[in-house]
Amino acid sequence: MTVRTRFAPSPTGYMHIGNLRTALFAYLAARRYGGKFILRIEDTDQERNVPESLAAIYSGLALAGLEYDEGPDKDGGYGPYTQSKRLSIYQAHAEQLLVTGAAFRCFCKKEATNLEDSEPGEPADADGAAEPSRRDPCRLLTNGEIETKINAGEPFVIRQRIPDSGSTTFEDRVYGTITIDNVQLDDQVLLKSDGFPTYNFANVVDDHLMGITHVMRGQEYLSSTPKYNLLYEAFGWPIPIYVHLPLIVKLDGSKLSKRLGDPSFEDLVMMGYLPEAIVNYIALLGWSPGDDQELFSLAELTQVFSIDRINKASAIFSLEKLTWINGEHIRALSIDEFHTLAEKYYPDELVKYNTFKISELMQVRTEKLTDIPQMVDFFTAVPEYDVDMYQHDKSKCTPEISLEVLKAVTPILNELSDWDNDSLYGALQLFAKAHGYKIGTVMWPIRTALSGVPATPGGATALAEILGKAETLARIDAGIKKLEHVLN
RNA sequence: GCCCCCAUCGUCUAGUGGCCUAGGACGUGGCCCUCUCAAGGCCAAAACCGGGAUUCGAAUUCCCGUGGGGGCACCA
Repeated sequence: MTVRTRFAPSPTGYMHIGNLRTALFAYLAARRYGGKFILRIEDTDQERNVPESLAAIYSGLALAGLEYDEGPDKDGGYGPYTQSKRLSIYQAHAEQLLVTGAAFRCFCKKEATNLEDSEPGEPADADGAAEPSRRDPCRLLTNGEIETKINAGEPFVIRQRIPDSGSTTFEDRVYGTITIDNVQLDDQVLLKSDGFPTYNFANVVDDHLMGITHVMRGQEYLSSTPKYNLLYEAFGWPIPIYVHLPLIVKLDGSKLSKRLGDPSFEDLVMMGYLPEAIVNYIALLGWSPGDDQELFSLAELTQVFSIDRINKASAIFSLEKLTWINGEHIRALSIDEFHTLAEKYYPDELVKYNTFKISELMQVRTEKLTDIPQMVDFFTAVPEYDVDMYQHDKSKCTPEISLEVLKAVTPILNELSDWDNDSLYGALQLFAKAHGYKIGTVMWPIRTALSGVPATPGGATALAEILGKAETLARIDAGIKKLEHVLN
């Protein structure tokens, strides 16, 4: 059996983290077991469709590196891969269920309760919300009555006829055996009055027709899966392997929501996270390799991923750990790769310096690409700072000593012929020894004068090399003036 | 309300009856390294939700609680 998995997003918005994780796991399962990964667009809700989000799906998958084998723009013989283009297929299948009695026409108006139910406010009336559809009066309509209504042009939906008694059991690869009493299931709508199928119907028809072997989706579908099983049975189709995935939630247990400010995949990329780091991180949300490895490339994941190692409990999304993984991925980059990425975050004025050398200093210190601008800010201009910054106990440094050092060091630097890190360090080390200073006592004032900030990528000599002789001496001179002004 | 699912350090997790005085990672604290800051190295604090049962022996099995999440749409 060739494994076939699918990612079936609806184009209703951005690519949120939970969706991406589902896509990732479906992709990994297909790759790991030598199968096919299919993209299917579930655009059966005409009201909620957001045209731009289709582009977001494509770009999101591309950014994450999740290449699909079949999809709307990549025919694999099971198309079309967009549900709105498969309407006649759903209609024909619904007809078939009508004939066998597994479904029936319902002429009821849309429930008035819908209006209240969808309100985010107070749950005014909790009782009876799900009643109308379950004990649907239209189940009892005679053929004659149905015909009359059809002829009268009354709109109708097609509903699934759920058995009144008994229970439905299914097997999930993650959650095990699950049984639900049929009375808990409602006569769900299969085909809407606008002729479009509901997700509940389309996913079953398409998953079967597209040969999906492993149905991978969020855990929120667990309780409606029995209804899908009943559908498969009504058609006489084999039941696919179900793989329900645990949810990704926030620290307070609620689910991730764009409206509440939780970042989408694209947002995270804009926040300075590498797509491969995000992928690495979410792979670890609800799955673990079984050993201590935590850093993975997508290619490595396709080698070690296993459905058997998927967890049941929902996982909390933590930016802290993602940030660490991001830092690790950044450090794993070649210096050229990092430089290419970092350059985009350097302010324009930085080009007067050797930005490649700056990148060399930055790589090990960058956790998020967006941190870069403020970290290199001082190169273009020393910010206003207080002379207290020259006070540094660990370096045995005070403003007074700093003034002394800066003055003494100026001629040495001035006469230095080779302006590079090693020469600078050598000369200053010599100076420190000659005057009985700790090396830090010499370096701290210089670093401070050159940057005006308490922490810099690289030390005094590294900064001096990049700044160049003229600028270095100018900044030291400015430091001297500042100190003299305050101390005298 | 009814139904389903889940439950190990703050967080992600390892753990499938004895290897557990519960392992790793992030984060936190300390130390080392060190021309600042990082990175790196070392160390530390930190968890089996509660109660029963099964067993010679339970984090691991079962039951009951409790807590959390999900579902109950002509949304997916």
